[in-house]
Amino acid sequence: MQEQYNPQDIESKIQSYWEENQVFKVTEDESKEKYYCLSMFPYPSGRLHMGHVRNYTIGDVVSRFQRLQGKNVMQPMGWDAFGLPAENAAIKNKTAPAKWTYENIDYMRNQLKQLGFGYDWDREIATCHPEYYKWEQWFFTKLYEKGLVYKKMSTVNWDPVDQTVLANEQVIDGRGWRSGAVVEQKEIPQWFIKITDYAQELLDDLDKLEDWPEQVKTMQRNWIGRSEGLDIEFTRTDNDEKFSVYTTRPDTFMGVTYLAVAAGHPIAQEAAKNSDAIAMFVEECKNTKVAEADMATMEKKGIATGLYATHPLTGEQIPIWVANFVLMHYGSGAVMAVPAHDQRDFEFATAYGLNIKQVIAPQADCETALNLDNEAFTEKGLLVNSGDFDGLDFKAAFNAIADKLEALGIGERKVNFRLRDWGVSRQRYWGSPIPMLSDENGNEIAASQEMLPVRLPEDVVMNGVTSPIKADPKWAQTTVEGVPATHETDTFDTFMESSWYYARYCSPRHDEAMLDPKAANYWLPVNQYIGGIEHAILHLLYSRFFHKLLRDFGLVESDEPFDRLLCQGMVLAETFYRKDEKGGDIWISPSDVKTETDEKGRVTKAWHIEDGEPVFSSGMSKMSKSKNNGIDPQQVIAQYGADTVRLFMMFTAPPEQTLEWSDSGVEGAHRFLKRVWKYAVDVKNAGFKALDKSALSNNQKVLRRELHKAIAKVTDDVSRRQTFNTAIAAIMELSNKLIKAPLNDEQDIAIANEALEALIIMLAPITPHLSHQLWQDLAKQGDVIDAVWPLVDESALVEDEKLIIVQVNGKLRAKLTVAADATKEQVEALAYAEPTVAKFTDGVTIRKVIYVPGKLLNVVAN
RNA sequence: GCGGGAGUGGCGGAAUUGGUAGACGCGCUGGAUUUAGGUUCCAGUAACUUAGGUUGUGAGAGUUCAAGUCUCUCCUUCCGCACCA
Repeated sequence: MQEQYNPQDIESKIQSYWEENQVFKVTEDESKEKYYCLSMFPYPSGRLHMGHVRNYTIGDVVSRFQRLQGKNVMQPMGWDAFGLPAENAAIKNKTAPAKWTYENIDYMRNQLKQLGFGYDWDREIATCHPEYYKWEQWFFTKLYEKGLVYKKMSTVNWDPVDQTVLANEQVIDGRGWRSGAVVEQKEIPQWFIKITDYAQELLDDLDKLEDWPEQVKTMQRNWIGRSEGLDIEFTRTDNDEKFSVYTTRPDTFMGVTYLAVAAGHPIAQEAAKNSDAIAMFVEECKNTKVAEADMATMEKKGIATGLYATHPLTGEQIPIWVANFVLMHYGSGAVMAVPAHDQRDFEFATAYGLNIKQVIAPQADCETALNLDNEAFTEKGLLVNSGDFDGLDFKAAFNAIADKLEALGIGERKVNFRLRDWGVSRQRYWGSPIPMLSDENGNEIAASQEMLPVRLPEDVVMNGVTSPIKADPKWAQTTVEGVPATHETDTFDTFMESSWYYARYCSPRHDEAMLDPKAANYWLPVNQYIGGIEHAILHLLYSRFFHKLLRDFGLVESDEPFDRLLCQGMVLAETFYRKDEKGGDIWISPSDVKTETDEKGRVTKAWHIEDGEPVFSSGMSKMSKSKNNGIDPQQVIAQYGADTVRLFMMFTAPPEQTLEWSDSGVEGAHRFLKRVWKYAVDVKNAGFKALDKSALSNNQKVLRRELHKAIAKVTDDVSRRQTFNTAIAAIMELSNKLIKAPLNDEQDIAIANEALEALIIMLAPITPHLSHQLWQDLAKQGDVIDAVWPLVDESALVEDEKLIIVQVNGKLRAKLTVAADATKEQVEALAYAEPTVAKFTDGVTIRKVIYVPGKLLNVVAN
């Protein structure tokens, strides 16, 4: 056994051992409880970053822990290989996206192995492989046959110079990132999947997901955005044409003072033809951003169409306006405006001098007219100025007005969802081709199974403007049953691939179907899914949707894909900067900065290592290229070993919170492992002695109680609470005590042996290399990876004495050690005998005494 | 704008069911070992203090014998918002 802990000597050797013995290969085994642990697969960007390391360390710790519980654990890994960065890199490096992607995969796979993650590499998948996307294409054609896929016009960012569609990311300050041209909004035909058909079920089933963070479920609920309201039909005064508006506040119906339509609404389009001013406004709206955050904060603008509609109940003439805050894709693209009771309508009405009519009064005061000078009254209340409906509350008014309008045939109760159908078309190259064609007459044809996969050519040249499959006219040309046809040249949104990869891992090489049902139903649902919070809505919602689709096609049996979800926090690091001559920031890597601190540890000075010139701190922020504060995992592994990195990551913060990188924190983690190693050497040198529970001294009993309390805490922290940081703290606390304990007599040594074994196993999920090596050096049976998790010896936990906290008026005055079976009276008597207590209780009246058995005594006196 | 988190020593964080605030780690201070640096080990480390205590978990109020924890108001800050993945 090595005297010193030296990770460089052991880690790669142990990794080879795992690989040679196929330690992580799993198959379906009905005799064992299965456990499927999945970490979100990475985009192969080139190198692992600390965010990956954190994500995958958590997954590996969970997997190894579950295996120590005796379960059949599957932990797969793969690559979310399609996407825009590959195209950008290809242009920059004059290579093909495929080549760049495959090289990155090879490099990053090797990095993952160096971190000791226990993946079943036989299950590896890359979404850019035709064997993978073939099944996604197949599934899409099945959805098409079932009527769940359709084509419609939809808006994209259009670069008029490069003649190309841009991702939001490629639009910088309203201009194309490459050409600098002002970006326009353009309507082009695109494919959609009807996720809205599943909106209600996606909403309802959130309640089944007990082990998902509440935060994620709330975000999904809001995203789906179910609302109950009323579709109301208005009739234009000029030509008797009808159009409808949707409202969730029919109770305010009598307060409508104008109607507002989106720029894309037929009425706006029509009005634009007759007026240059309206046409200009509609054009302007076309070029404003459609992101929700921008919509909400931009100035409310509009223009009157000069058209009117009749209010169905009052008969009033209501003006129709075009407004930039009305969304074409929500509801019917038109709203009824009630400026007295909606803040947005209010701001608009104030800006354009439109009427504001109060129809709701607060319950507490229905007499006094509201002050509506500065803001709308948006709360629900009682109706006023509403004729027959006066005095009704929200619910009664909703129903009365809905009934009335339904009876008139101009209203319909309607449930609306904010959720929109999923647009899956992307006008980019590096993605799965959409398996659709059209014949010479423009008729849609879904690719037949024989035509699949519709392959994406991999050996291409990127010019940065047009997708190679769009640039090459020959690529799209084909025949279907002897008739000429053209392939769709758009590719799928990459969320398509990531929406079902978790299921494909169950049978990754199956070539007869999308999934092998036997394997899929053995492994699914995923027991534990781990990934970043940034996926809280889209990826996780699309995956849930796909799972329900797979279920309805009979491919899986469960309703939901992921039983338990953990969203890990970001990894932050210190940032430093300097100003250049123009006043711009130059970000300086924290590894190039030295700091000096005062006697409290506060940073007083920071300077650049090379030139000694001062730099300024900008606090902690997410590791990123732009802030130049990324720490390369590779370098830290080389210096300290993978186990230290893993331990640091798991110890420094709870998994859901942000984690602040700290070099000295890493050293602390390393120091701890060195101490554990030394302790193992000492115990081994002391030899082995059998434990005799009846022969333990008081101190030995206490130490053994600490051991079993720690086992109980670590088990609970890792499995139920998933607070790995406190589990490690408990392990550290225990080892501090063990290291200080004597190794004099037989029972000292026996307890040390028992404790060391437990310590090694409890550390095994976190620091698998160290645990593997120590297990071997101590000549234990088998490999530590298949050891049995230590059991709590309940008899060791029994305490003869309890510590009682004594308070007077809620303030701590004494701590008493009493017999475990002491009565309230005995504890009280002992407490009054304490001088520190007596000082506050003598000579005053004791009003009340609260006793929490075995814990606390609070004397209330004055 | 809307929605959701989070605010505790010099720092990361702990306190699981309302019951000892600050576990564990970093940093810092002092000491030992060492030719020195580093390493390792030991002790100390919330603030104030008349050394009895007092105060203290973003601010303010409330409930309670008891509040970091529950309720209300406010402040700060981070994240998400449909073509980045």
